[in-house]
Amino acid sequence: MAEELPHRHATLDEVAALAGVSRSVASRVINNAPHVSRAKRESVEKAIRKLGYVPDPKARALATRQAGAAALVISRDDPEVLADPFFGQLVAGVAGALEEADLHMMLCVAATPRGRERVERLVRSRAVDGVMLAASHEDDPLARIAKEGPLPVVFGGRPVDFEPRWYVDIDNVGGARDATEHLLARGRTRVVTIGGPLDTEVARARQRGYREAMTLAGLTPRPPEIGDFSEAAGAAAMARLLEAHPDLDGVFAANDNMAAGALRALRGAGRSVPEDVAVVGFDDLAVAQLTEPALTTVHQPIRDLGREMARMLVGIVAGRAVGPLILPTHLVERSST
Amino acid sequence: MAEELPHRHATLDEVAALAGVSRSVASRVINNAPHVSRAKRESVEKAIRKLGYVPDPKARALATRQAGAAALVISRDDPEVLADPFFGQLVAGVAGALEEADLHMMLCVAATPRGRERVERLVRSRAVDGVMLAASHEDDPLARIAKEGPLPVVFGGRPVDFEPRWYVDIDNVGGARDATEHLLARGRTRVVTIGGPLDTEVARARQRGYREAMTLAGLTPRPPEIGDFSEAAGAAAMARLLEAHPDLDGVFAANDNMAAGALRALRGAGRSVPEDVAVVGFDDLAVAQLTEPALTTVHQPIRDLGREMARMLVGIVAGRAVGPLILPTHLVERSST
DNA sequence: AACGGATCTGGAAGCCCTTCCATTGTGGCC
DNA sequence: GGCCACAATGGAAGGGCTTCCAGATCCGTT
Repeated sequence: MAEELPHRHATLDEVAALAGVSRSVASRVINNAPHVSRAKRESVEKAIRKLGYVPDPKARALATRQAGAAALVISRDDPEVLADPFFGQLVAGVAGALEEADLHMMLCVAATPRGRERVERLVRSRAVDGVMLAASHEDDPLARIAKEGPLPVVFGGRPVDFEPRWYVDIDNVGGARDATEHLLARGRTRVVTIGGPLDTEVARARQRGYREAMTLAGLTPRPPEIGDFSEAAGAAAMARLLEAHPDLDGVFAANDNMAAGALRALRGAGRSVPEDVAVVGFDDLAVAQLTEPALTTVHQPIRDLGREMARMLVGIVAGRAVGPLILPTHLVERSST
Repeated sequence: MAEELPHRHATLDEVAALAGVSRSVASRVINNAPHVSRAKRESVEKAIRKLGYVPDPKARALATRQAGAAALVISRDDPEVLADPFFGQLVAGVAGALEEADLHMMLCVAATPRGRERVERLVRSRAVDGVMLAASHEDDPLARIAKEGPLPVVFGGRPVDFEPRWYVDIDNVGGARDATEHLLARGRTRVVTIGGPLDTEVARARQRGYREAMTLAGLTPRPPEIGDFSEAAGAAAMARLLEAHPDLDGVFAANDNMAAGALRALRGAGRSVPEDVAVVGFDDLAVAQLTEPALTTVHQPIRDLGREMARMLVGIVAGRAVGPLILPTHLVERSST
């Protein structure tokens, strides 16, 4: 049977008193430190159990100068950002890895100026041992905390305007190359692309991958139509592409949402997928399985991304030398190609 | 131009020294407390700016016995739970409301025994001022912290086995009634339902709503086919229903995923939606807009749920008297009815 | 039996704040 | 001009923990 949850919080002093030792010894027992005789160790452990003692992390943090927590900062202007399943998976990965290291997770949504200000205060107040920064966009004021602050900051995905010391990224170039090559391998030769906003590194990298694959195959990459990663933008971009290149037979969309929009636009234009036009997306979110036909797409290990970000941060805090990490993607073939 | 982020963290003592006042006065300035002359107040404020001082929340928490943070605990065996967009929105709502109150959010995923143990430690260690408990299932060991612990706990959704002192819930009964009545208003009379696992209060409540509506209309509620809220389970349940009630003309599914499965099963069985069979779901997640045809469903204000949970917790911590809250739903008509 | 060494032990200082309280200073009022 | 009330001030005592250090204990050696 579990202990009662005592209403009053026991302190280390009480434990020490009950065990008949000094506070120092009790502290050592708790921290598994040496220089404690077997007898006293057991006596302290007994007292701990009896009192249901749990050390106060605030006091401990104060004394050790270690917060015992890490912040995951979602930096994006849109407060809805968390509804994106991407972040759910990211958070799940981070949570798992932080649990391994027994760190707590402070989740910060820096969507408003007020939110950003709070994050900055959090960081500067040393309430956390490190920061994971996700969805950081161009000119993100929070990127400052990585450049100037003393705290380790791990980026999820590379920012567009500088190369941080620590980051974990998805191999966007490689994934986009694979996607494009897959279309080419299917015999498509007039392959176009729908790109994301070029102020994001993700969009740029996927663009680059498309161009590389085309060039390598001796084909001329066509200029992308740009969308904002939404389904509607994908449909609109597809419509423009159909206009510009009526003979197209393959489309690489920079994400699944836009690919879904493209499928809709193609259907509207009377082109059948994959017979007339093959389509590949990127992300492998749930939507990819719900489109008609189901979407061939590049799977990115989002959970792993979160996990590795957290592990990297833990490594840095522990003083281990770690460097950037790029995670591989793989193509998931469904019915759209 | 913003201040430099100083590498060494200034302390209140340093601020006081620079301002030429005692620590007490400096502290009062920071906390906007009275009994500080205008001159000293300004002098302290200047020193704060100059040093880039940010109070250490750990020390403050220790002195005030207020953690300045609240925990959002997602209690579910499945570590994938966060990938569910439901939780993304919930978290977003919580984050927004906690920001208003200037509390930090500790996000805890209690998926493993280890995770649960950590949550319990967190709570007992007084590292947070209160807890929001979401997705708590039957016999959730964490529910103990609400019953025995001294900390305020706000439930998101009612647990099945007891009535907590504080909770915020969605009006599941009302929503399900509306959904069913909508089907009846559309002239359907042989309306069946796909229910969720009966060890969840959500599933029970939606079941109840269906029965109420049927009974009120003078019809006999039919026993539900049960699924585990997944798309596949929805399809399977739909198949069983078609077998048992070949003449059915309306389906209320207890969530959108199962409704999507039902649509698939109906299509497979050659029934057209909404002509032969009308279908209503529950949740209004993204999937509802992606199905073919788009799903009529009961919208639940998940973000509001999170927001109200956080506000309730803030209220309790502030000593305000607050009670349970039930949030209204509304029907979103699309093409499946 | 005396000694060097390693192993325990507890006192005390410190981490950075808040807050109580006694003290000083100020203005108003009779 | 003296007295009272009240605002302003800083000293000091916490809050709960870690950790340094000096002193006490114990062991095996010679």
